[in-house]
Amino acid sequence: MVMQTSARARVRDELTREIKEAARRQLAQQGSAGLSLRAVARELGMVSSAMYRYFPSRDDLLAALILDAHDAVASAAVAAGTSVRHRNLLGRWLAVASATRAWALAHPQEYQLIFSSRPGYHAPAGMNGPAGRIPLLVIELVTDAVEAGRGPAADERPIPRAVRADLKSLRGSVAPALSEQQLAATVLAWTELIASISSELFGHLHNVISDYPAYFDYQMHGVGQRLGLT
Amino acid sequence: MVMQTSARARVRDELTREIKEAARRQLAQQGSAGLSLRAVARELGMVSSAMYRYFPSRDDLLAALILDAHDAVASAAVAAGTSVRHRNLLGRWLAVASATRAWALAHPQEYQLIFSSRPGYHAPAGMNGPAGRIPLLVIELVTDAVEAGRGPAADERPIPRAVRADLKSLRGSVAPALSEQQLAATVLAWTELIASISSELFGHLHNVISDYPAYFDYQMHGVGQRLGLT
DNA sequence: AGTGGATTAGAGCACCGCTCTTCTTTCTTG
DNA sequence: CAAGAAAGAAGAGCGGTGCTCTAATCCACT
Repeated sequence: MVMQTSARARVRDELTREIKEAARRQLAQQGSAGLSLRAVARELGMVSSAMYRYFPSRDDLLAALILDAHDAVASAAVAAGTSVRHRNLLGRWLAVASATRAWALAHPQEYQLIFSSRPGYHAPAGMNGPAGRIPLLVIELVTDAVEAGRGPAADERPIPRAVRADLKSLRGSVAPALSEQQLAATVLAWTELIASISSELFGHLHNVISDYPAYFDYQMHGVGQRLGLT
Repeated sequence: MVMQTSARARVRDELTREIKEAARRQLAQQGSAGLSLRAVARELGMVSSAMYRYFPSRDDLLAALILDAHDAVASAAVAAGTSVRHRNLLGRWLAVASATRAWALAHPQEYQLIFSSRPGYHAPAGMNGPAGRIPLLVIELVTDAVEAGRGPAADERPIPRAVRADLKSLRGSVAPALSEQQLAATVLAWTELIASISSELFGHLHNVISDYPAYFDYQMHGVGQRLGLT
């Protein structure tokens, strides 16, 4: 009971890792519909029924991959953000945005799983947890901007009461230094980041935009400017 | 050869319609992964191999459903837009946006198929064709605004050359009355509409926003304002 | 009336997720 | 240290899938 790292446990963890790795490979090649427990088992030289000792069902495997993907994209974004001089707010934002886009282009199937999975309960949403790391990063960025005397341009448009209540509660838990207006702008920026990547990846702008990197950069500059990061 | 509506052809069309209808029902209930030719055949009292006279593969059936879905959501948006007094630009925009959202909430699986389908070649993208009807509608709206002396606020930010070239080509084919800046704002508005709906449907704002209708209305008002439709 | 093309039936192939039962390995405990 | 318990691996099997092939049937036109 005390020995957490028994030989058994270690080889189990290793095998779990290998299964996920092989599954991720299949996912990348054939899409989520083509991910097959049997094929993964075959690739690993084991029999399909043995898989169920590690993941109780195919959906659980997929859920684990989704969790890992959330973590991977967030880590990429965080790393990019910290690689830029802390005072360079716009640079940090652009780095985070570009890293997120680059990860999405490198892992399109996982991106799709993360950002367009239907009701499937296995959604680790909310600001806490892996899915919230990037939005939290953006909030941090805007907070830095506000503390440096910049921040989102004041929006004279009043926020509806219901929305204001939601933002207030969010502010209390995660962004005490921001006003509701500023928080609204921040949430919108996060949405615009995902939207820009998704519209490229899912072809919404096919035959409209051909130079996607330029378009993305243009849009993200605009978002950063509206956030007052300049 | 001359008789286009032979009895054979009529019953064939009717059956094709019934197949799509049953498939759409299954799609709505079980998601695109759960759509099964055999189940559709069972529901229609035919044998599975007979399906292949109507759709050469499951993917082709899905592609047909996608096409129909594009048409359905666009028709809903157009209908909503024309139900508002023509001069009421903001009202028309809000009607189009709300109708699109309402359709998405009523047909989440089809929405997901349309707006987050991965590379699957069966993407009828581009401004012409069913996928372009809503963006075209928005362009029309902004054109009306410009002709009424309103339109998107001037953006002093210069557009990168590559993006400008893309927009110029788009303008030539579809929006001769708009400047590149105005067209860029229009494309962005279209992206924001889809993003708002997607973020709700896919749970990106779970535990952040609780009153989605209010939030959507707030955001779309903002977009309409930036488009100069007020 | 009969012939030819479109349609349907049915069997079959390879694959899938998942379960159950049997066998083997490893860990724990007396 | 040995024996029992727990965990894992193997294999067969169930019902389901997409898709193909062959044989039977229907229907329209000459």
